[in-house]
Amino acid sequence: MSAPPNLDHLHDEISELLGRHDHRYTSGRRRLIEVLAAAERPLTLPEVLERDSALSQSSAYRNLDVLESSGAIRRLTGSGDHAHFELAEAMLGHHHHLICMGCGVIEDVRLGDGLEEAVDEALAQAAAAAGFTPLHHSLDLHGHCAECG
Amino acid sequence: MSAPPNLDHLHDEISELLGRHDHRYTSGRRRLIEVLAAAERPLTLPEVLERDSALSQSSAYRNLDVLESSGAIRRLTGSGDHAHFELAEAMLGHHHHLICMGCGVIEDVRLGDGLEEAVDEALAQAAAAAGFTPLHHSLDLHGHCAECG
DNA sequence: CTCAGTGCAAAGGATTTGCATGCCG
DNA sequence: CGGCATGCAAATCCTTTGCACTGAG
Repeated sequence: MSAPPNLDHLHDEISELLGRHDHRYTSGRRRLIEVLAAAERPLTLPEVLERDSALSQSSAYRNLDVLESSGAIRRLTGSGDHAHFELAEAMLGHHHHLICMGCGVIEDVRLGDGLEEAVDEALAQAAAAAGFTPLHHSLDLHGHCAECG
Repeated sequence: MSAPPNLDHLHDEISELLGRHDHRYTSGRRRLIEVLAAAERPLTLPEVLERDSALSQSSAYRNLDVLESSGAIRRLTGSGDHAHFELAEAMLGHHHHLICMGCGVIEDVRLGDGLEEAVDEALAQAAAAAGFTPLHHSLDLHGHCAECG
C-alpha cells in the first residue's frame, strides 16, 4: 500500500490523465513522475531537482502545474516555504500527513476506514450547513519528527 | 462558542500572553486583535489592513508574528497566496476549516467531541509508529463556497 | 536614557512568465 | 508544418528586513 504501483502501469495512468486534458506525456513530465514515485514522501521542488539534475526549475514548476491540474499529482502547502508534491490519491490511495514543525518534512500516514467515514460524514454535514460543496478533506498532524526531537 | 469572548477579557488574556513573552501590548497590536476578533472568519493581511487603515503593512506583519509566537493568534497557510490569521484556539476554542478552492476564503467549523477524540487517538498511534511527537492536528474540508458554486 | 515598537523603503525568496527555440504529432 | 513544450532570464508578489525615528518606562 505504501509502495507505489508498478511503474509501467503508473505511466499508463498518467498518460491517460494527461491525454484527457489535452496534454502530452513528455520526457520531462515522465521524469518528474519517476522522481515522485521513487520518493518515500512528498518532495519540495529543490528536492525534486536534486534527484534529477536534468530537470530545469521553470519547466519543472510548469509541469508540476500541468500534472496537478490533470489530477496526476497533489500539491501540499503549509509546511515552510516550499510546496511539497506527491502522486495523487488515485495512485497512492487516500492518506494523511505528519508534518514536522521543525524541519518541514512531511510523511504519509493511513487511518482506519471507519474513522475516515466518520470524518467525511461530519464534514459533509458541516459543509452543507455553511453552503459549501465538499470535495475532499485533509487531516494533518503537526509535531516534531524523530530528528527534530 | 463561535462568538468571540468579551473584548475586555480578550485584551486581558492577550496582554497576559504577551507579557509572558516579554512583549508589550501596544496600540497597534490591540488594533490587530480587535480586527481579528470582529471578523467572522480568518483574514488575510490585505483584509486586515482594509479594516483598519491606520495599520501599516510591515508593522502588521511584524506584530502578527509576535502575536503568533506568543500564542495569541494562529496563522493558516495553504489557501491561495496569502496567509490567513485568526485568534488562537485558547480564545476561539478548537475548530476546523472549510476552505474554498475557488476564492480562497476560509470559514470555521466545529465537530463533535467524540470524533475529535477518535481522530486524536488514531493520529497519536500513527505518530508514535513514525517517531513523531504530536502537538496538534488540523482537519480541513476543501471545496467550493456558496459564491463559487 | 534605553530599548522595544513603528513605518518607510528596499531586499528576499518561492514561484511565474516572456520569449526564442526545440520537438512531437 | 503547427502548436505544445522547454529553458533561460527577468518579473511577480507575499513577506521580511534595514534603518532612522518615536514613545513608554
